[in-house]
Amino acid sequence: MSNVKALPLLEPAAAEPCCPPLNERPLTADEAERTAVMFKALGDPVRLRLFSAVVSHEGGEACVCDISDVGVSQPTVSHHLKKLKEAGLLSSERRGTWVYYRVEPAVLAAMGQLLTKAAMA
Amino acid sequence: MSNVKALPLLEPAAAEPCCPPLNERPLTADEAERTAVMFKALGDPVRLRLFSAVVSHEGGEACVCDISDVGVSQPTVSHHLKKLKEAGLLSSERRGTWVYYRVEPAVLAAMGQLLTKAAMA
DNA sequence: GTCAGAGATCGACAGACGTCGAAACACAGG
DNA sequence: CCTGTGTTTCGACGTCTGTCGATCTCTGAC
Repeated sequence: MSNVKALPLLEPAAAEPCCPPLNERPLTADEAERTAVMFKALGDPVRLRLFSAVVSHEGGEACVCDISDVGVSQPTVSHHLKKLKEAGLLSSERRGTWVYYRVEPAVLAAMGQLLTKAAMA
Repeated sequence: MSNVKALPLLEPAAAEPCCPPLNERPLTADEAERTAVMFKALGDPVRLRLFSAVVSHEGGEACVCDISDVGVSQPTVSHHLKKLKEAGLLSSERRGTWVYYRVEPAVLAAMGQLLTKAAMA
């Protein structure tokens, strides 16, 4: 019945803009710590390819089986997807046999504006 | 001049179009390799603070002496600034005794649009 | 129940990374 | 010249990270 564990993996409010634009003021240590996690998640070529594969896929979501052709082993793919999920960039959902990963547009937009606004200095 | 945008500064994006928006298609291994370098540069809290300090500083540039209060030793600051420079995010110039680091707005804008456009999927 | 396939987790390993102190380098001033 | 200050480079150290094969869990089909 209640086989659902209350795992605090992803807060729905995690989509909030973590930090002010980079040009507004120097980030505090705490802000930098949080923001760096997201950038670091995209700072690996394999993760970037996986992320791009999900984002560019139909409907902004993709089955693992559709995107695991990035030149590394299956456990490594799973490991990287987990990292992207922990960074709040992706969410996952099991539908039958397959697991689908979906992009979090709000987080993506927040990261983008962090940079875009700073470029308008 | 019937341009609706008041800031045509960022429009010539031909500066460093490393890669297509993340949602256009899955990145190739080579594209991902290049792009990951930039994201990885921002994937460290200390570098993020240094970068934010430069970007938010007067005129988008700052002397090392103005931004080296981030809780690590001075050689470490220099090391991180070098990394940001190698990633193409900052450029440096020596003026007399001091060395000034300046942001590269085009690269910053390119990274931002990489994410922002992908968020509009 | 049994089986097969899709993913996740585990354990281990090499290489990359952040950090520091010491030393070298560059420049201004005396 | 020499001295002091700002910045970079060097060497070394411990930690983090990406990678793999083996194994485990979950689901659907028989």
